Amino acid sequence: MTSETPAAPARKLFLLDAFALIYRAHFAFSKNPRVNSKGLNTGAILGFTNTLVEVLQKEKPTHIGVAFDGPKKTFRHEQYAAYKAQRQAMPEDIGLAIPYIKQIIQAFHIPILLVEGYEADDVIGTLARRAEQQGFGEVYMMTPDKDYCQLVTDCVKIYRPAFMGNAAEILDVAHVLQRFEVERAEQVIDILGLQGDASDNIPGIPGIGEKTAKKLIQEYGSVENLIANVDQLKGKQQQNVREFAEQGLMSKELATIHLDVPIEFEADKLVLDQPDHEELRRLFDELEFRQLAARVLDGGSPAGVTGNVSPRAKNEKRKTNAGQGSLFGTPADAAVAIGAEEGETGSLGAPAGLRRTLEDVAHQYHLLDTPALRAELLKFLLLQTEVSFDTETTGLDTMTARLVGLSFCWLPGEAYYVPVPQADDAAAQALVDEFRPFFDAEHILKIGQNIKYDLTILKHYGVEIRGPLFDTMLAHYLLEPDMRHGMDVLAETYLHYTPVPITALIGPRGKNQKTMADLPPAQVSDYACEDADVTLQLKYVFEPLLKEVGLLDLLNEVENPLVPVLAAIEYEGVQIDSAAMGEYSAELQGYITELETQIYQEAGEEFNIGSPKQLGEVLFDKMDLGGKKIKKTKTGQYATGEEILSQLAADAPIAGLILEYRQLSKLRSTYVEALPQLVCELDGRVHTSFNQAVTATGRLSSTNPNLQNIPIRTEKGREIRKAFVPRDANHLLLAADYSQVELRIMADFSGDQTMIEAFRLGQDIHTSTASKVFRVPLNEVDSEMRRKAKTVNFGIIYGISAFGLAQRIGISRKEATDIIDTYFEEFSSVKQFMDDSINKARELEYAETLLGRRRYLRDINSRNATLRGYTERNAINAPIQGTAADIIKKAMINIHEWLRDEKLATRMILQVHDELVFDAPQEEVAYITPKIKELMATALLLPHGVPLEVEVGTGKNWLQAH
DNA sequence: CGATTCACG
DNA sequence: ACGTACGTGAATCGA
Repeated sequence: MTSETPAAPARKLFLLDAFALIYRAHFAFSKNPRVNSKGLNTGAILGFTNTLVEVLQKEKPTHIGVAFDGPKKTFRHEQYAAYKAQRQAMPEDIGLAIPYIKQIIQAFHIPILLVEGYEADDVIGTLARRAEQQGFGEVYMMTPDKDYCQLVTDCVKIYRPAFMGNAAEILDVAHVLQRFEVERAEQVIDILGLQGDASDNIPGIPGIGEKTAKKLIQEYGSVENLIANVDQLKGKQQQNVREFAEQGLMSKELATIHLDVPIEFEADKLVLDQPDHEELRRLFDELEFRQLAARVLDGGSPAGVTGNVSPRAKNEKRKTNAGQGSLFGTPADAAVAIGAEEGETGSLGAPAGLRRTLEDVAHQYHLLDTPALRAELLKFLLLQTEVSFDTETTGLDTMTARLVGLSFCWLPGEAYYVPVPQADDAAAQALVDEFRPFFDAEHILKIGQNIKYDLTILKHYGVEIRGPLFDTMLAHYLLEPDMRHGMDVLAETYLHYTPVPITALIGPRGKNQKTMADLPPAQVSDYACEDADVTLQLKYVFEPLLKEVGLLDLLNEVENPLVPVLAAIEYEGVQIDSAAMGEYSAELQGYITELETQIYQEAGEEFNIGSPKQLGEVLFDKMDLGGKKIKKTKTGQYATGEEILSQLAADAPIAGLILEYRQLSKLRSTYVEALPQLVCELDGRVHTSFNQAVTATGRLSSTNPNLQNIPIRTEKGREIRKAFVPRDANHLLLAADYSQVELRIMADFSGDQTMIEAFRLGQDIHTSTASKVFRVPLNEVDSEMRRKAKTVNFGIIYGISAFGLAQRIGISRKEATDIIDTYFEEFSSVKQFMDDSINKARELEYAETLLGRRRYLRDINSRNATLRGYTERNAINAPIQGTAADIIKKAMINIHEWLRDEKLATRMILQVHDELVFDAPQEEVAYITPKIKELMATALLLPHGVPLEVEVGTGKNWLQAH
């Protein structure tokens, strides 16, 4: 009975401004466009639909309608030709999105409102006013557009949908009056009329901006009254208002939302209905909105948010929660604070320049500093299947850093920090031991950003993490290999969130640098929790992206499993014979001093030989060497590189001396002097860092020190390898090299039968190439021919040019051209392969390896010939170099696991692109040698079956092992 | 901090 | 007509 009286059910009407919401959603995704597998940009559709779903779920309206701008020009255009004139044409992506959006709205059984000749705001304004008159107590105009402020009344309010970290916002009369500093909402029109609106091309009055408009309207109440009292104004302002009075009035008129649109308000038609589930599912399938479908249609919570918690875990959590009302297990829907899962509130809207931070995002970060709380946390951790964690330490050097605390996160927006109770290593050890069940748990996926660091820290406390890993840094490396992968920029780009910079805690680099240990745990907690939280959310963003482009397997089967292998290699370190280095340093210094004297003598003066500038002046100005062959660098200095000096050396002895001086100085400063300084005090070994996310091709790189460029090509350089030794007299170094991997890969990819045959027969490939290129029988190939052929072979892999080849083997360009032509005649499939590689890259704008690793080549279609040429060479080289990297990475994983499973004492200690070095007990050498060979040769099988060969050597030092 | 040079694959 | 082989990292000089 009561339900039939109009006042009883609380009627709640939502009117959505479609275009305003669509535009906002579209531009929110413009930085990381979302594209489905058919190439449709779905950002606007997803954003809009998310907003719609959110309002349905959270606000539960009883009535709803979506307004679009009507067709044909509006009265505003007739009134003012420039209206919205400079606004750009609708982006094509939005045009394509609109039919889908309309279908989705229809599938929700929500009426679409549009009136010819009127814009959506007029329609919404008119309907809102009439709804109010018909007794609706709550009417919400859903829009991000501030023009609507003029319409706000006690019943009619603006609903600004949730916007990144900012929750949905309701603007009522009080808000509007405060924001525009006016007495009545209608005066918003006067403000807008005076200050104009650049985006709608409403001119306003020149010289009047936001501040002045507010002041003038406070004083005069309206544009009309201001004009009537223009005498009271002063100077330039008076002149402007006088001169542009008409423009001001017109602007006010343009800004006015018209409430007389010819449209009936029929409440019945706006009643919220059940959606057409089948139709929605069809649309979501086509658009590939998997998570949205799960959330809307399957009644599930967002998969990414709670999907990682097993049902049992959830029940457990709830029970415990109810029982003690504790910290753990906030209901998932309250935890969507900064989630960016498929257009979660977080990623919905983030116009450039608007960024969320810790301060304006809802989150629950907890500091757990009692044994009881830690025990409770551990209990919950063990119920999860995916947890992100982070270690806080006293520094970045893994060998010396000490643990300060651990943070964990398994629900977005909710994280826990456990500090080491006292600043001593025993306390840290005890804490790690307490959480050992978590690190040992095979069933938990451990997520981290640069997780190798955390693994290494934990190794120092005796923990070998088990179970699968997911590194967000590596995930992004696969998505965008040539970008940076730091957590802060990833959070900015993918979550529209700005993490607290570490410098805010420990200050800028330099002396007096604090560490995490110097700060109260409460302060570290937020930072640490944020890291774990952001990392978890990045994982949720990256995983579907990787899946879309087919890179998830590469991540899960190569990059992530390689992490513990690299951690082990780095942790193990390499034994360096510092004494031998010391002796050699002195020896080199002797040569260097001698060379210096001779050089000064030749030059007739003393100067800094290490300064290319001074050297150039001495050689080319004072000594007048070089003749016309003088080259300059791009900065206008004389070029004094190896190539130049070698040419000079024929008739100027000083050039040869300088080359030798340079070589020896390099050896001494970069290796002989530097390496012993990097020996770790704790174990007397050198620990390099292998970077897994720097190269564009998929190779590793090595820093601090770089152990991938230890000399070998010259006699004096090679000597340095004698100082790389096994751990003790009972061990040997074992070096295993792939022989000509890259050439084999190219032979296989091209399917060139001539070259494949040579490899199958186990021929020396350079001799074989020489025989073809110089058209002589194999046994007549001399060493000079072989040398040239070797250069050609390398050149091919790099994307050869006649000029480059001529330069390198010291022949004329004509001769080089002939050699290349003959090469392509003999190996015609190789030529085909090179052309195909370029064409494929032109099409895709990326090149890919055997395992699908991508290198984007966005300049491949450039009109700049130089740039294009460079990119074309990359199109040839990247798949080859990258596949070689894929292969050795797989081999490393397999060997590491085999050594571990066999409980062998042999340790992998280095990787140098096509070589692995092991420190092996002498008695294991015979057993491991064939197995290592086999595991390397079969790590990946090439499509055409070209075999991989591995050469193994052992010795008392790295030089002997070759 | 960029440019130059040179060590490696 | 133009510039010229792929991928790295470290030391050094000098603005």
